[in-house]
Amino acid sequence: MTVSTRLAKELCPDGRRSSPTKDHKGRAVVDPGSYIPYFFAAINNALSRGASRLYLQAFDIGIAEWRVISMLAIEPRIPAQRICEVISLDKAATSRSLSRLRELGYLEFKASDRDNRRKIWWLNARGYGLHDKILAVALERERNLIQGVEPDDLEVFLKVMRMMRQNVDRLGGEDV
Amino acid sequence: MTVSTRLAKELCPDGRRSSPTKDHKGRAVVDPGSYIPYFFAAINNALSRGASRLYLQAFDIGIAEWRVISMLAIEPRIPAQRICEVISLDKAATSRSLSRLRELGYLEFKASDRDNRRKIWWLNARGYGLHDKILAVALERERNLIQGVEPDDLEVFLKVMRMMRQNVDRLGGEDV
DNA sequence: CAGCACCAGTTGTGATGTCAACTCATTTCT
DNA sequence: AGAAATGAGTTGACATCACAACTGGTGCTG
Repeated sequence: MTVSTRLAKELCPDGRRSSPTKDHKGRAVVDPGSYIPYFFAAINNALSRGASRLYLQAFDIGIAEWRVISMLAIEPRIPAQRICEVISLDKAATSRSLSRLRELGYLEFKASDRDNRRKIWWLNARGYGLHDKILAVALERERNLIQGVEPDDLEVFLKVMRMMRQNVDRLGGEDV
Repeated sequence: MTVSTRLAKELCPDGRRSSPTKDHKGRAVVDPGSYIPYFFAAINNALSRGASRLYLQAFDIGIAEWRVISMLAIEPRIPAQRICEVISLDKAATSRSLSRLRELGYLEFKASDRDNRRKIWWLNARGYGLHDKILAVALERERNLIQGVEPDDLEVFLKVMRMMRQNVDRLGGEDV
């Protein structure tokens, strides 16, 4: 049993789930076994820590670069803005990743016809080669992550994740 | 409709869910509307971005400090190690957070009886005051996050999150 | 009891993610 | 057309997060 689930049972022996719970003196405290932001932090940090180490070591690129590559494989010939939009990557990070990937010889670009500020980017053959190698590793890592999860539960999980993403997108940075 | 769900429908018009999908030429690519690590990154980054800004501005402490405070409210009189264990905070971050919170006058500590390397920490009255103020904001933020999610779906979601956390803990940094 | 492995916590360094200020191009308004 | 507002992308600065080397204390073992 993990530390967090053990703690959750100590604090919520009746099995009731709610992230605010009570300590032994009746003060409201968070329950780390149910408080959603802590779960996100724990899982996401573990995922990106492992991915970062692996991709840097094996392919000499970081996570942001991988995400840009994966996006350019999905939609070739797009401007930086489109990348930011879809994979929630900051435009500063996108800009630096594109520069670095171009230096490393994985990308081609041309200036947009209609707008000289824009560039249109795509993967060259080397870029697709790298994409395919990393994709195999990334999918294996995803399979490890969902190991032991029922397919039906995973569907529900994804539905909730989509709703949460809508919520954070909607609320923007202001209030969430 | 969000960008990601729109894209997911473009790529998976039959509604089938799987994070590897195919582009128009048959190449395997990730589906950003189903690829779980991207969801984690998008949601977690939005959450911690907002929390960081809010807590720094309103209370002059960072996210790590808040997590340490919340843990000390759950279990008073614990050493740093216990904090790391439960809330998945690096021991370096824990050390710095404890120092900072002590400087700001929210904590008390004493050396452990049995082991001079350890200190035992707890919140003083000021610390509990801060805890209660932040907790109210944090729970409100969590309510915003889960807005629109069915309670049953949320149970399933948490079950899957616990399983995923076990998976990343089990696989450690090596392979995940 | 001396040496050695181990452990708790501290500090330095680098990767990631974000914001804000800036440049330069485009569009809008009058 | 000229001025102002908007937009795309670049760059610098800072907060966060993690690893690893290090310090100093503990405890095991010969």
